Amino acid sequence: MRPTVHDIAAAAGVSLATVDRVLNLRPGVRTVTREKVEKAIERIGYIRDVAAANLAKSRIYPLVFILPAGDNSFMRGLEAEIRAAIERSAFERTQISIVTVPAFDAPALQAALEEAHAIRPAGIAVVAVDSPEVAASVNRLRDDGIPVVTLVSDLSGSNRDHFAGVDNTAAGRTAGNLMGRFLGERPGPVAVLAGSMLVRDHRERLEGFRAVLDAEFPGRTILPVLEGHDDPTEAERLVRGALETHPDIAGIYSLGAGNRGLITALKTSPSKPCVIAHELTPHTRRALQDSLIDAVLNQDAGHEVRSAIRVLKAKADGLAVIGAQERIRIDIFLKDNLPFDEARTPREDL
Amino acid sequence: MRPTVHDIAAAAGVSLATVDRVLNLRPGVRTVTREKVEKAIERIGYIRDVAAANLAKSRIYPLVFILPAGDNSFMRGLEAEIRAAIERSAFERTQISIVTVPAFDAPALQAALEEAHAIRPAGIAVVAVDSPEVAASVNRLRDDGIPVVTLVSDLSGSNRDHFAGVDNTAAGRTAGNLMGRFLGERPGPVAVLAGSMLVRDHRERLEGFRAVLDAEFPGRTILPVLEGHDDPTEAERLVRGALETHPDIAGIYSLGAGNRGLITALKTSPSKPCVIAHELTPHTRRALQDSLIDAVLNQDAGHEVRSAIRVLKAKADGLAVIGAQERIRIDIFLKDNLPFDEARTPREDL
DNA sequence: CTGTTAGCGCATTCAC
DNA sequence: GTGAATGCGCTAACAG
Repeated sequence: MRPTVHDIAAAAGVSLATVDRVLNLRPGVRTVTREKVEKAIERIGYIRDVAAANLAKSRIYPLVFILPAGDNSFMRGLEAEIRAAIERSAFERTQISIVTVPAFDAPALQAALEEAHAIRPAGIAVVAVDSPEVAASVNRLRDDGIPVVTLVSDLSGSNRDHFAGVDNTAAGRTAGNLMGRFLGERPGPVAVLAGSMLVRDHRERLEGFRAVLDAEFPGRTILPVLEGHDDPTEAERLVRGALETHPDIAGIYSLGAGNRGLITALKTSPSKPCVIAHELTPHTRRALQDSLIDAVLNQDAGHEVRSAIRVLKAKADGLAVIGAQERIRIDIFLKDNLPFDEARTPREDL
Repeated sequence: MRPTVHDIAAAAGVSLATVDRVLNLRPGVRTVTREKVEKAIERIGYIRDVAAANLAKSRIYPLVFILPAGDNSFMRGLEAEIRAAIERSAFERTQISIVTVPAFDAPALQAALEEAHAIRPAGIAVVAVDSPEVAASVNRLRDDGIPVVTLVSDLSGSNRDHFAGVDNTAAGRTAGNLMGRFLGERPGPVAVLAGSMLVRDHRERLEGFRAVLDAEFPGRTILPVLEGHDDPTEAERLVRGALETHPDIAGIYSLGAGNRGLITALKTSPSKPCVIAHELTPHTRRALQDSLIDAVLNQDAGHEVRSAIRVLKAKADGLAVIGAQERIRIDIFLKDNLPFDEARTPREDL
């Protein structure tokens, strides 16, 4: 049988209450007593039963998720995953609220963070806009003992506890490597469609992509970046324009959202460039199956949400997490390894 | 506040014990009473607190993992992940034992299953050899109420509760697609190195690979399969022989283990074929970095082990699992998206 | 500063 | 058939 608080109390010759005070770092214990208890804990190899502790505390974890509003398939998918987590909240002792703010809007995000701060939740997960003011708000939260996890896009110069997202530089490099190899000897430049250079994930992807193409596929030129603000209409216009101006475009790397517009433009294009895009949505999935897109790099939104929750709960309790379990992978999808569409097929496991 | 057993008892006008009998499907309750209680449960929307239940029961989950013995990097990595899970067993209320059996040996595996059966654990995870006798043993376990999860390689004709592994046909297709594209116009046949056609995962990978190459890259011939029994020495001999017999080999797909031998053979090869292999081990990682291997398809052993444990616990309790969380991905690694080597770098999160 | 006691939500004896 | 009482391991009043 695992040792319990009673065993510690007996071994140290004190009462349960004193043991509890030591375990939970509460004041009101003489240093000698404290040391006596700590020795006993060490000696008998006590491991706290977190479940029992949570039961006794009737602990629930109020969490706030802040993410961009708007018509962005990936972000709406992320929101759906958060709602799925809300469904499970009874089992996971969480109480999750969702806040949406205008995309790429640092002041709005900051306001949302301050508002969330006032609620004093057990933790906050936020899709960051990379700005100093946002970082300042996050640091204030941390100073106040509220754990913060950045989600999808990270925040420079902040003390956020954890980043639940992919290594976007590596993602860009991977896209570059695939693009270079898929194109082979095919001549022509490569176009890049981005959302905004205001978010760190987009900047990092571009950087990685550039680095690999320059180093390993010299002679392949990259056209000036098209900034489509994750808007399908704008993306379509930009891509259409690029394909007209440069009819010899060999490849397109779409590193942001707005892929619906990209796909529309591709459908009427006389040439068939090699296309690599990010995030598996209903649109990119379809385009992959139709061979309009050659590869999709994805981050698993469900994994990111579950990971953010696990990490926030652990940080709130000062517990460790399983490092490997919280690493978000860069999923590479070709049309041959698409996962089943869970929205359209019944689950087998429930 | 969430309703508890007390609330049910009050609402139904019975005692706690009766509520418990109904909840846990125990006999000794009149049908009328039972229905009265069930109505109350329904009405007040009761959700059982599993943590509290486990506390009251002092429940632990004895689990058995059965995997192949021998000098196979992937399997030893899998074993290391199981040992990591054993480290966490105090927190997860598990008690895990590891059993190793000779590889590709159905009778030995069957004996191990029978032995595990005698222990009557809460669940069994097994790397299956695909044979009817093994399936029979598994079915007997199931009939006896012991949940079984197949790990890495699945078992045909059995009632295993769940398969914790990748879709190997899709993995083979993915390898075929990548191989076809990476080779582009480069002439020459493709060699395939397998372990054994006795395990289902290898058969399925080959099938998928063949299907895509035949359908989408006609004109690319596949040489007769080399069967290396996951043994480095044998693999090296076979690959060396193939490269001598067919100096124009353009690509090699290694769909099993024994990659150490493959890599040794590649190092002294005058030609530089495009190589796609399975499983990220220290050897394949290094070869990827050295550009001896072009892509590695991987299954995350840590994820598989954690998933198997979650599923076995859930099945033992008759609970649901989060489908998406238990889907094991086909990870595609190029040298640009290699994860940090956790064995050699300090963890940031603990 | 330290100890006693009740209770978190549930399961399980043992009476009735 | 049914109910009252006790305890799982821990926390949190409230006394002393």
